[in-house]
Amino acid sequence: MMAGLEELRARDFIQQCTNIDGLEKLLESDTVSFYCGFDPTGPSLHVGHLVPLFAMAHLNRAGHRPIALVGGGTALIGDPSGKTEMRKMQTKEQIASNAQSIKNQIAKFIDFDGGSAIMVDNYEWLGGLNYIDFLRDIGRHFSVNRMLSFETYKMRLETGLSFIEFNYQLLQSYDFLTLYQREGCRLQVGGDDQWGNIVSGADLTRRIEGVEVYGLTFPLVARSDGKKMGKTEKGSLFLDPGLTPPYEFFQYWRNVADPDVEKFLKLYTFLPLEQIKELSGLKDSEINRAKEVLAYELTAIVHGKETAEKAREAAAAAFSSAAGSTDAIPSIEIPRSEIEAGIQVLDLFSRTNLCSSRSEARRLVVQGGASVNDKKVEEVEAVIDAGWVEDGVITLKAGKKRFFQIRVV
RNA sequence: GGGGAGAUUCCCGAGUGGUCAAAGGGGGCAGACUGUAAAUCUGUUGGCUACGCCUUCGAAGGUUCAAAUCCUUCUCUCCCCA
Repeated sequence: MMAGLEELRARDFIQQCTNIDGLEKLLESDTVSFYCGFDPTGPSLHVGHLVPLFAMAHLNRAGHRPIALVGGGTALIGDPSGKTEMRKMQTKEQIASNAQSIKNQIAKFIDFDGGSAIMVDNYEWLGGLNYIDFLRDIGRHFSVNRMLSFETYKMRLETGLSFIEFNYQLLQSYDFLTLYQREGCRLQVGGDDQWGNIVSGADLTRRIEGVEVYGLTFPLVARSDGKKMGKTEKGSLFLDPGLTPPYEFFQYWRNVADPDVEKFLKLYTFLPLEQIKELSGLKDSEINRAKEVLAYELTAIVHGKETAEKAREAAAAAFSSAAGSTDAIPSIEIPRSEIEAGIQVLDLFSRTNLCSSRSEARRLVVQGGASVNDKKVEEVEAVIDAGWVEDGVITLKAGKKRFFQIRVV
C-alpha cells in the first residue's frame, strides 16, 4: 500500500534531502504525515507553488498524509529566503482572507474530505506565543553563527536584514516541532529556497524530541530561457481565475519552449511517464501537440475539465480558424448603439486588455500589429461600426497571438 | 550618537542650469523569419484633442527668463566610526 519516493524521483522532483535512505525506508514502512507551508501573503497561489502541490499530491497518492500549513502567523513577518528586499507588512485581516482563498486552491490537489489530510494555520500556535518562553525553550537551540552561514542570510547581509526577518527561521522551525508533537509529522517538504528553514526545523525537532524527522526540497523551476516560471509581462500567473483568466493560463502552457516540454509534463501533470516520454519525443512542429496536452491537463486540474475544454476550443478556433466556440477568449461587452455610432479603432483597442492607452494602440496600428476580424488595420483613423459585427462579436487581434472579443449587446 | 554616500522614466544605470520625455543596457511590445517554439535581425517603448500640448527625475517649498540638475526643510536607504 505504502510507496516511497520512486514517483517523485522518476519525475525529477527531488532536489535535496536530509537523509534520503532513511526517508525512503520510513515512507515504505508506514503512513507518514508530512507538511508543506504556504504563505498567505497574496490572495492566490501562483505557478511557483505548483511543484510542491503536485509533490504533495504524489505523496498523498502513495498513501501518505498531507498537512497543508497556511502561514497565517509567519506571514505577519515575512520570509527573507530568496528575496532581496523586505516584504511589505500586511494586516491580519488581509492575511486571514488570503488564507481562506489559498485553502480552496490547495484542495484541488489534495483530498481533504475523504482522506486524513488536514489543513492547519500556524497562527494558532504562533499568535499567542510568549516571547520570553519562546527564547528560553526554542531560541537557545539556535546559533547565530550558524544561521549567518546560511546562503539566504549571506545574501541579505549585503542589502540589509531586519531582526524580525532573521527570526523567521526560528518560527518555521517551531512549526515543524509543533506539527511533530501534535500530528506526528515526520517530514517537511518545500521549494529549495526553503532548504535552510527546513533543515533548521528538523534539527530543532531532533534536539528537543530526540527523533529523526526529515526534510525534502524540490527544484525551483526555471524556464529554459532563464526566466522565472509563470512571470508574464503582467506579473505572476495565478491559479485564481479572477486574477488570471483560464484562457490565459492555458495559453501560457501552450506556449512553453520546446526544451521545457518534457520537464513540465513530468512536474505539472499526472500523466503516466510512458505517455510523457512519447509526447516529448515529438519533433519540430509535432511537439505542439505535446504542449496542447500539457496546457489542457494542467488547466483541467486547476480550473476543471469543462473550463479547460473551453480554453482549448477557443484557442483552436482563434489560431487555426477551426470551428468551435470562442467563448473563453477574453472579452468585454459594448452596447449595440455605441457600435452603430462608430468607434475609433484606437479607442476600441485601448478599452481592451490589448492596449493600455490610445498611444499604445496607435503604436500597434502604425507597426502593423492590429487587426479586426483578421483584417489588418491600416489607418490610425479607422472607425469600426456595426458592419464589422459577426454573430454579435468583433474579434480584435494584437500581434500574432493576443486575441480579444467585443461582444455587442 | 558622529561622519559619509545616495534616492532618475517597468528594472539597472547615465545625466549636475537651457540642446532632456531624459544616453546605454535589460525587459516589454511590434515587424521579418517560423511551428501559437527557440535563436537572430529591425523598429518601438510617459500621456493627449499629436509635427503642438500636458505630466514625469524621493516629498514639499524657494532661487532663476529657464531646474532632473542650484538652495532650504522633510522622508527613506546604504556605508564607516561609536
